[in-house]
Amino acid sequence: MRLAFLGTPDFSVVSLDALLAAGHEIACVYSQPPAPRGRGKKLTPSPVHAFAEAHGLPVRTPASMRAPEEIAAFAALSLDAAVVVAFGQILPREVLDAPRLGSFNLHASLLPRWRGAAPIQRAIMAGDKLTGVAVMRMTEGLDEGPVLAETRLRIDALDTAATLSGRLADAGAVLMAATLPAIEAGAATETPQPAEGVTYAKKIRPKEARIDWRRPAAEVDCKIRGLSPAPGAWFEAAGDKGPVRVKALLSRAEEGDAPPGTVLDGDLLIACGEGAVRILMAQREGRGAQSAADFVRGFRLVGAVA
RNA sequence: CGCGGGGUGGAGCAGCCCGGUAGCUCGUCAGGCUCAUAACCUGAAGGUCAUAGGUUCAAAUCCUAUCCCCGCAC
Repeated sequence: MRLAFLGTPDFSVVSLDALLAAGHEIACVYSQPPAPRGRGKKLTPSPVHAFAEAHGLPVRTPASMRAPEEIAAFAALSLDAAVVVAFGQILPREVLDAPRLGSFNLHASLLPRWRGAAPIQRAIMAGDKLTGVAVMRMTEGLDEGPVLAETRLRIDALDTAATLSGRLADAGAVLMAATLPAIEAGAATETPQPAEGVTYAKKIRPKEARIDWRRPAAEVDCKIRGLSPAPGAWFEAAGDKGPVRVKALLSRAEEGDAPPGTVLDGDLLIACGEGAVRILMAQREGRGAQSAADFVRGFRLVGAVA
């Protein structure tokens, strides 16, 4: 099929790669414009942008798909369909309807649960045991379109946003690649999303990444894993030269009964409002991520943390 | 030139301010103890202290440049 691919982060790259492998013609790749990112505020192209260039695909990075000239350029591609995977922009109706068969989105949740920006993180943070990916026909509302196909995946007790995202990206790419032929053949069934069970996955803000040890262990554990590795749930510990910011990247809820923040043993077991959380992977400022064993070898956690 | 932290035997760190022949925890190897052990004891191997210059009688430590890693901000 002749397609346009719209996506931005690493999650999207997997799908684009699968579409290429499936032999589709990618008329144009759209991604968010390069922005000053990271240390040194260097202008950095998005993962999809970089991948597309590396594969010699035409790339467009408009600041807004609402611009009349962009809509016109998009329409001029005479596409069979548009595939949207975590693009990061709301698309106007003129764009959605431009391709012959319409526009289709890969979303990382079991709709209508977790519509919106951060479905993977929110699902873990909420303690969900089941999630998935869905291909839906795009409509003007936020992730409200009818679902054509879905793959369910279990969320493991030790899953983080990174590990789960990886599996969802793989499953999603397979699902999208498998669904497109059905769409082209007119054999795909579009099921409207149920009105019940709608939740929204609000974008993750760095401000919410600090750990509140007064919360129950299960909740703290889910937050740690849902925010790992970025932005990373963190807390403060006393260091030689003042408080040190420590990120918890992987954890497990355990038993424990002590004032919140109390360090219960030499292996990163911290008391919560209810129960305790054992940190299995941690990272302090200026250092890389390390296992609890390595972390403890070079940094002593005693007394209590905040 | 956004702010800041770090690169030291296989791993994780200390030492750097106040230059003077490298230390800790762990791992590895050998031996011992033990019914036994990821426990304990003894011993050993293993490091051009990121790289390149400079200062000095002497540099992991001071100065300059470069490379790489990371936190914040964005």
